[in-house]
Amino acid sequence: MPELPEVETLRRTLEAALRGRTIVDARVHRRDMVVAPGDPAGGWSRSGETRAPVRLTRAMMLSEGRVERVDRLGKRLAIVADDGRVIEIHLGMSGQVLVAARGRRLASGEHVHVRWRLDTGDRVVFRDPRRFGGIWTHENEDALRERSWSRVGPDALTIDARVLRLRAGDSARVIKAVLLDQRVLAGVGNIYADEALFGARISPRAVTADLEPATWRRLAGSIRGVLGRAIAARGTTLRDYRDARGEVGEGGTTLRVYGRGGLACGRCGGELFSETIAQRTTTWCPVCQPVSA
DNA sequence: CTTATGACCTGATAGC
DNA sequence: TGCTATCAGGTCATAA
Repeated sequence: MPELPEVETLRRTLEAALRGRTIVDARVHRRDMVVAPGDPAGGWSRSGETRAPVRLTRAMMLSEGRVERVDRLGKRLAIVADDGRVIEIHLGMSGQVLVAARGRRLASGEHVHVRWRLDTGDRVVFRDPRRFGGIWTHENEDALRERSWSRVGPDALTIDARVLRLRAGDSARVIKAVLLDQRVLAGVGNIYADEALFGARISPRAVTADLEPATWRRLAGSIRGVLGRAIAARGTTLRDYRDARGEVGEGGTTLRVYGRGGLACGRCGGELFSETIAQRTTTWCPVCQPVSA
């Protein structure tokens, strides 16, 4: 579910709960939601592989580790221990990381795949009904970079026009597809791609190679603005998204096109269009967002 | 190499 | 009430 603003909100609330705490125990209820170093395939590809996964140790799950900080790149989180061990988390579409204070019940115990216990008695769980998310264990931060973070583009929250244009290159794809490509830019998903294109007055159908320098500047600025405002609203909760405390985000009230197909454009009053582009439902204003601009 | 497509999952909702 | 069809915020392997 989560795009960059939701993951950043989770990062902040999770770091507040974990920093300086020692993990005393970890339990993995679904082994196939965790990828350890040396596992076959080593990613989302959990099907079609016959080799058995390696044995998960307590150390891999950060047992006895003291949490130094929680990092983020795009939609990926990393819980970093002070001895360098890392647990990387991707929420997929429906993932959540929830912290339950000692003695308090979790809002929902269903679909919990991993649980940790802290020295304070607080508990942390990773739950993900749809199981599109996952957890990757890394022996150190170099391994995190090498195996994962070097494979995605720069973080969308601070993207500048020159870098964006360089990485998107002269692609023949439509701009909507390029914004969703995490190797180009890390953190933008379907909601904020549409919102950023509306803000920059660019059609989602515009061919990437055709964009002018001034258009790239508007786009980069719009991406940063849309994501920054969404973080200020503590993320957008359409249905499932919660931060580490179980709180929803209020960003849904600020959406100008996402989910508003058939309604009036807030800028020109015309009707917002909705159609599948790049395999995702896409909403835009054909008047305010011309193909060539 | 680049680009497009189907597949992976569960749950909520709309329509009959 | 209960059934079926459709859709959902992401990413990957595979095919063209």
